[in-house]
Amino acid sequence: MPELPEVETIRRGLEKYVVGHKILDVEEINRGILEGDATKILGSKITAARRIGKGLIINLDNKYSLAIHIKLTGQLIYRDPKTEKEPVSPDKVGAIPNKFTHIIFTLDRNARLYYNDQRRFGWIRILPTEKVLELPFFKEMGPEPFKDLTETTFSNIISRRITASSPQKLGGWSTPVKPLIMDQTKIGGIGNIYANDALFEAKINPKRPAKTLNKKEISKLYKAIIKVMEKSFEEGGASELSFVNILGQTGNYQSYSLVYGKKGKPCPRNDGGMIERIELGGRGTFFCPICQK
DNA sequence: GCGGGTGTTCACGC
DNA sequence: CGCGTGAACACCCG
Repeated sequence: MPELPEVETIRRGLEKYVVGHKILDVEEINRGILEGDATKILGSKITAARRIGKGLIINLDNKYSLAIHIKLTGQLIYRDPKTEKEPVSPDKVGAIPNKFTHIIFTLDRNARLYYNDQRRFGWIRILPTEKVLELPFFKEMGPEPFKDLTETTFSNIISRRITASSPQKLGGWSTPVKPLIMDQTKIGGIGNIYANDALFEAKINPKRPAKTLNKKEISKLYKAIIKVMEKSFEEGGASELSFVNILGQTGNYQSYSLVYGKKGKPCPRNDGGMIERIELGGRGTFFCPICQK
C-alpha cells in the first residue's frame, strides 16, 4: 500500500473501528512478521491509532504499543459480527483468514483484526510506547505533508539550505529530484505513485538534479504533492497492488493517476508526448518528455 | 519463463 | 559518517 494516503486511510479505519477494543489473544500463524513479547499486550485496551510517514502506531493502555509497517502488500482487516451483517462492498479480501494471513488479533465483542501480507515484507513490533520513537524508521523520518512539511521547509530541503546533520552545508543535492522526495529521511510519506504524479503535475522532469529547481518550480512541486495526496484521500487511496482499507475495500486513486504505470500512453495534457518509463534510484519512473522539463 | 510491482534495509565502494 | 548504487526480502500477475 503504501504511501501516506493509503496508510492514513488505514489509520482512520483503525481509529473508527478498532480503538476501544481490548486485545484478548494473539495468534501467530507465520513467524517472522511479529517481533516482541505478545504476552505484554494481552488484556490491554487499544487507546489510539497514529501514523508517522508510512508507519502506523497502535497505542495500548498499558504503556505498550504496536509499531506496524505494511510495506508493499500488508493488509489490516477488521471483522466483527456487526460489519459482517452490513455487507461492505466491494470487499476485495473475501474469505479470511486466507493463505496470506499471518497474525490474528482476537478482540473483545467478538471482533478480530487480521494482518495479511502476500510478500511478507511488513513488520509488527510490540514494544514499550516510550521506545517506539526510538526505532530508526520513526526516529529518522523527515517532515511530512499535512504535518510539519511547510512550503518553506520543503524549499529548504530541496535546495539543501539546512539539514539536521549539517546545518552549514550549502550547494544543493546532485541527486535527481524524484529519489530525493522519496527519501523518507528527507521527507516522510511520499512513495512512487505520488512522486511520479506530483512531478507530472508540476511539469518537472524526474531526472532533474534537485539543486537545479528554481523557487517557482519548488513551489509548484510542493503544491502538486499536496494536490495529488488530497485527491487520493478523497478516493480512499490507490489500490494498484493489494491495498484495501480496514473493511477490505479498495481505493480508487489509480483511476485518476496521471502518469504512474502509464508507459506508452498519451500524455494526459494531449501535448503529443508519450509516457516514458525509465529507472531512477532503482524504481520505475514515468513521465512525459514533452511537458516535464 | 521473464519482467515488473504503492518499500524499506543492508552491504559495499568512494 | 555522508552519499550513491545495487541487491535482497517473497510471491503474484500479465
